[in-house]
Amino acid sequence: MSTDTTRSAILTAAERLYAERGFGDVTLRDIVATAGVNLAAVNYHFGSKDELIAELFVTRSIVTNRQRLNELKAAESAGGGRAPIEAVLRALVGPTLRGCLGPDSQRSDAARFMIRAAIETIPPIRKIKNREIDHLRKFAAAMRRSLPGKPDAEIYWGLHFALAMAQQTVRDSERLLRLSEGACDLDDVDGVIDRVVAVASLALKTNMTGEAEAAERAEARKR
Amino acid sequence: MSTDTTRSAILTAAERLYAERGFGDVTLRDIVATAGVNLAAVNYHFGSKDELIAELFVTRSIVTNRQRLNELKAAESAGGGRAPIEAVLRALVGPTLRGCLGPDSQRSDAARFMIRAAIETIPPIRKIKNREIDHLRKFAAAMRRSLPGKPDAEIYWGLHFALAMAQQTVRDSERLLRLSEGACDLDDVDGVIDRVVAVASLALKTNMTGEAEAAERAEARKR
DNA sequence: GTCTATAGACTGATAGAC
DNA sequence: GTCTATCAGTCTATAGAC
Repeated sequence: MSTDTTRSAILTAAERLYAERGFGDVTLRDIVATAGVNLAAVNYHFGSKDELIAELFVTRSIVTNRQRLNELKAAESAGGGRAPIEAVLRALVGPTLRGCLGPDSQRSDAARFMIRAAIETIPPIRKIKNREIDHLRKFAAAMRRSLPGKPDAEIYWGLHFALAMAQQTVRDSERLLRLSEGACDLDDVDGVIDRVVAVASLALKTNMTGEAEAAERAEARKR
Repeated sequence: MSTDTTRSAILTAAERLYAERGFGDVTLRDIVATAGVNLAAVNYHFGSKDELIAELFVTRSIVTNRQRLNELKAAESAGGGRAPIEAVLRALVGPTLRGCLGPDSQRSDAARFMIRAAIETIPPIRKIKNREIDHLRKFAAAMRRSLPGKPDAEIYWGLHFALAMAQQTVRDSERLLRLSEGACDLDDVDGVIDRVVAVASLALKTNMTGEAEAAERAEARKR
């Protein structure tokens, strides 16, 4: 068995098992048994269990990030270098939600792996997430082009809230389904994307930093 | 050493170590060494490692949930049984954000433990979170009283997004701080609560289910 | 209730033969 | 690159002295 097939077999088996059973319940011995390779091969090819998980996560993240940037570029090109804020936010949250939500995501090991990664955040994955700030900065810049004059803090809060709604919907989809008893349809991925984009862009378009608004909020706080 | 002090010593030591180093890096032997008690005492008092973690999490959750309900009750009493939607949302997200954000939370083991629990979601904690749906139902009911005629799905999405923004701000505060390079002030807890409440109530007050709005969103999707 | 001592199984990681 | 064998660590769980 050549180098590449052993390596690939480990990656494929690991992704499937992590997707099915989560990170805590899968041992290296489970993975090598499924892959039909030797235990020491994991350390030889990846160095450690954490690095194996990191490789899986990085591979999948790159795909999502590229989709995001492609959508952003397409939207900005169509608008002559400036896209409406809705389009920028859609490029940001669309790929993640399409990848992790909807009926199809049940069948893809890659999608279920990324859902697990969103739920059971373990150290090797967290370290990688902390490195994606440069990627997000490109979206902050595009948002600034969409909303010239908007204070930076507002841009960052809007970006943060958009990601928060998207990621928490992936993380806690089960809770929302049970709470709403089916009233919220998570299989309608485009509908979910519309909602997240609508709320985030509504927040960004509304002036929430002016004195009048701050006073109103302070008033509401007292009530 | 009496029963209670041993039990308490284990809880105190466990909370501090989990807060400092996370769940994956702390063994029962670390805990009993810090607590100055015997290894077998953990099994005697808690049954298992997971039940020890569950006890810690439940204890802290009860405090937060009670604060939430107290604030909700106070707001609804002041309004004669119906509170403005802002007040309901504030009661929902305020206790969590006040507990986990701000300069003080750095010094409290309890706060740092809950932040860890929000970040490193492990099975025993996830099981408990799944049981808090009944608690959230009380807020859905209060929101329905605040916004009579609002479709249930809109209520649930609003509740979900409010929690998403609050919880993700706790989870990913470091990312937001680094991304914004200090432009977003997470030490201003009241300001953060204001923002979350403002965005969520804005989304709930705006009609996003009407035909005109759906058409507009469909249009925006094409652009 | 607390402790010592220990069982038995499992984990990730690695040295060294091939 | 692959394998065997093994290390040092972890876990739950328990028997039995005090």
